Amino acid sequence: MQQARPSRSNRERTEATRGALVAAARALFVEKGYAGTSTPEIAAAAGITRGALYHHFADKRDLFRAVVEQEARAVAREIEAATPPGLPARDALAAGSAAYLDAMTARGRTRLLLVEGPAVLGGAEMDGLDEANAARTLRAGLEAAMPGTALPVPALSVLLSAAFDRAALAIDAGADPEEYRRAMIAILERLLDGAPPPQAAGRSPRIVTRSP
Amino acid sequence: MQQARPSRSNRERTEATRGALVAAARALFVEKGYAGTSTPEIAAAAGITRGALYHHFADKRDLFRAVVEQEARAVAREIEAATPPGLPARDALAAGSAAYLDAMTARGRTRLLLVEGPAVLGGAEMDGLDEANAARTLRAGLEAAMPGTALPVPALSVLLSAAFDRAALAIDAGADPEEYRRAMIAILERLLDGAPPPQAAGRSPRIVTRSP
DNA sequence: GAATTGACATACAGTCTGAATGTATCTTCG
DNA sequence: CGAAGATACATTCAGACTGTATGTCAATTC
Repeated sequence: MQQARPSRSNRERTEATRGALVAAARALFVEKGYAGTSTPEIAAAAGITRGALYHHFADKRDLFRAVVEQEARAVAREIEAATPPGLPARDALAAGSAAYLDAMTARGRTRLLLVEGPAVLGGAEMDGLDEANAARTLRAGLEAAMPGTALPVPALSVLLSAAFDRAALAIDAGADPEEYRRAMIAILERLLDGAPPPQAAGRSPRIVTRSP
Repeated sequence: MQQARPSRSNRERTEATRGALVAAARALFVEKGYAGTSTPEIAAAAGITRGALYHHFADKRDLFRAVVEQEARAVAREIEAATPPGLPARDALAAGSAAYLDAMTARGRTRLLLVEGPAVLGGAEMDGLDEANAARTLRAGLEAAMPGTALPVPALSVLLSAAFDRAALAIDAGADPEEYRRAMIAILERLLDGAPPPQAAGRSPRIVTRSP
């Protein structure tokens, strides 16, 4: 136990206050969403006043961003821990995929990163955040696993990432994790394996879009 | 032109007022988001008072739901128009895919249906709305195109749907539509074509997740 | 045509956000 | 070491917004 007023340094005070704010805000944002959470509520839960909140963060949105950033970093750390450098491309993709879905089972993470985040911070800001963390890993893995493909790997990476996100959401909502893992693996695996198929006669026509 | 007060029936009044409200709200929600749009603003844009708004809708969220429902119905209509019954499964999937991406290029549609919708109404409500419209079509197409597969088709359908959504968002954000169409087609096509690959020796190991 | 319902408009109470201002504690530097 | 300034807060305030309550007038019903 500490004394009632241990005469902390400014550095310590800031760290403690910011930490308490981010933790309290995280819990409330998860429970009631961004709009449903008020700053008086957050301050009370953190044991401080709104003044302190607005001293450390420009506004409510800025505090939310801090929560989301912390969450994104945690996910990136778990993925990196599961994919040590030097792993073969396929193995890295497999391990990274599993690690991502595991990481997203942390309470409230899907809501923060996949639902409220894009709506509050906007797609662009979330993309930047994601790019610096999880998305980069996936694209690098795909590029390594699909050398010389004619397909647009960056676009593929974005689309697969969205599918991963949706799998995480479904699992979080109570769906059978194994089912979604299998489905996700099937999509990824068949994409990697699928050489441009031969033009065999009598086969169903390829899928073609009409031009825009 | 109509007279200044054409003595409309109640039915007509309601229809006109609700229509004006939904239209004005749609434009503002698209431009400034749900939270950034106030009900005084919406009422002013619709040329009525807030009293009328709260007479026709339970609250701001209820009005938003009406906007989103209208939007989802429009997308479903476009897809249905592009996939007449009797079309072979693959062709129906191809046409439906193209129609979906085309439909989602309507101004603001991605923001309403894919960003604000899930955050404001919640995933469950949006899923219900989607299920009654676009999602149903995709799953039916997949089931018809993958008869007898061991894969969980409903889960696959959900994941592919998420990838489609992300493609629509990317295109809306200015990405090259052709690139994302090609990527999306590649994922779908290879999934449909990919028979369970043979256990050929010397091949890279299949992707396997660790159990949860 | 009297009564009732429906479609609004207006007024109001409570809450929230962000800014402005005040105060105490820590840090720096002569 | 002590003054001066910076930092970390707390308190107060103004403006805005949401949803509700109440009032009014036209349309429908009987």
